[in-house]
Amino acid sequence: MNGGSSSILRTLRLKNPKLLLLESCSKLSDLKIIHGHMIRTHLVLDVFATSRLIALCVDTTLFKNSSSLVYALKVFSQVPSPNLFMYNALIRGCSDCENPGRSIDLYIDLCRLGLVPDNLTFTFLIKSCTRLVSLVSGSQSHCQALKRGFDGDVHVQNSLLHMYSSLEDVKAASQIFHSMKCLDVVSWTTMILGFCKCGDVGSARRLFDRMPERNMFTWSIMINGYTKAGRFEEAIELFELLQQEGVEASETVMVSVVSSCGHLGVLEVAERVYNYLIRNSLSLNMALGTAVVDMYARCGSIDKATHVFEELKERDALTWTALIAGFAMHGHVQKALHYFSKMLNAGIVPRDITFTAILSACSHGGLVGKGFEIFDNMKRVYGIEPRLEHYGCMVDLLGRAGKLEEAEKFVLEMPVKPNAPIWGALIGACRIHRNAKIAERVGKTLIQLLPEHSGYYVLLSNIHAKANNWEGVDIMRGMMKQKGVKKEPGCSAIEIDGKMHKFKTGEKSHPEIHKIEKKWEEIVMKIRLVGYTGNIDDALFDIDEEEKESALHRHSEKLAIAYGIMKIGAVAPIRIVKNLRVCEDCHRATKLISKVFNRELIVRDRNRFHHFKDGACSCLDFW
DNA sequence: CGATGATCTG
Repeated sequence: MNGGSSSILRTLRLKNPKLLLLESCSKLSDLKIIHGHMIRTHLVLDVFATSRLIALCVDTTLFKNSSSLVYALKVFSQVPSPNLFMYNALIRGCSDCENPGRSIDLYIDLCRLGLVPDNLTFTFLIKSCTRLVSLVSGSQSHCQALKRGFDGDVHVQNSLLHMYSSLEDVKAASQIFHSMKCLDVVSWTTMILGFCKCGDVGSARRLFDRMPERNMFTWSIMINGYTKAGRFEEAIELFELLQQEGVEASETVMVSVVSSCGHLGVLEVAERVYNYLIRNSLSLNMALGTAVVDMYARCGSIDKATHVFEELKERDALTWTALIAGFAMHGHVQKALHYFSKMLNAGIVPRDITFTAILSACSHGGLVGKGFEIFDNMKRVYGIEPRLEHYGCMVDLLGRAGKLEEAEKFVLEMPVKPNAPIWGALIGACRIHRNAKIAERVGKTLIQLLPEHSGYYVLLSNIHAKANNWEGVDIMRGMMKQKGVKKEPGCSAIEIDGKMHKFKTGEKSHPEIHKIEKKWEEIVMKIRLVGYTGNIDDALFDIDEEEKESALHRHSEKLAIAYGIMKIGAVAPIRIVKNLRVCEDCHRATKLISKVFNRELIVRDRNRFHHFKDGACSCLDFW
């Protein structure tokens, strides 16, 4: 009887078109038809046939929602004496569902029935523990595997590697890794992933270089590790190595590469990477398409971002958000609003970051009423509870519009405890509108929150100085000395022939530094003729910005601009990316440079893009 | 009899 069951199934498969579905059904109703047929023909009593049905139900490549798993459990509950294959299938199915704890119950169940688990049981069980984020169940499963003699199985060991490193015990993972007799690609890759997860990209890379063979997963995980760690240049370098080795990149790995280009703001590299995608006919799926839109926007090419967006076949909320955030960054407020309503009309449900994007657009455009309307809808219509970022946007919105008292009130009354960036937004607004009174209050709060940040001591000290409060100045200076505070160093980058040139404030180590300084002197002479004073008297409110101008301490941005004028042909725009906000003096100087040298300069700072042209800036002097 | 472990946008 048992021997004949597969032939029954095979015969039925051929004779009955419904059973053909067994291999190709994708709806729960298909499964039910098959199940019904099996009941009528008593095929359900055939353990082999029912096993196949259950295995089919838990196949996540066919069924994405959990209802088919529930159905599998139902079928299973009616089987008088289930076998190990069924248990394995269900344990695997549960490891992918929202309640992976069920796998453990099933495991206990099968042991109680006297069934003997095999290596596959443990791979699925351990995966469930990983998903459960339970080191206790994980260790227990590990013990069970040991007791049953499967601790030498590569699959089981690899599952354990993944489990321990996912549950933040890389040491345990590493111990297993080093004790393993047989390491395959998955072992190496999983260990690399483990190191990446805990931020030890260096160790990850050492393994990567040592391993005997790599596949696409390995490349993808290593490159993504660099991206996640904010080491974008290394991510791109590794992508270049991948090409040299003749490996064909996957869509997944390209998401990391593309996003690294975006973070660095390197347009030439971005173009090369985009061409690579086209040349290798990689499909712009949702993840990759979104990453490309984001990349072009961050590289200063909002038109390309829009173009790519329009050509995409599928878009989700994050795709729309990437474009809207791009418009916000570039100060294209109306476009941001236009695409926001287009998105809503298309029936796409916005996510929390969508609101961060659209609210920041409103703030760049000074649209207070519109911003508040959207902020209210966010809660009322979409049920999204505002997070600190959203409150930050609102403070920005009020602040930039000059409503400083309201902004301060808003901060004091918000239901969540304001953090440093919120107060920072408020003090930034005080800077724009020269409000020393509120700035003093906020500055004190900020010093308490961020005692190691020197900017606020300087600010308060400057305010005291202006008010002739010399005692206050002394106190601030004393506190600064005592805490030994440092500012985040300013750093600007310029891309020339696809290569990044980085300048730090007061940079001296660049091989052409003398030429660059000379060039800057020449630039200053020319812009002085049209009114540049290099005046730092009103630097009272400089907070995030770099140290004051002096013979040695040049702002990184000015060095980068000088270098750009030396190296980049007269028609091409000069593109600069910097880590801090543009300071007022640099902003003024850059506007004049754009006029005197008749050049376009595109500067991306911490918050947004500044397009300088004909003596004016796209931010309209509010940033 | 059958199947297996590792990735992914802000």
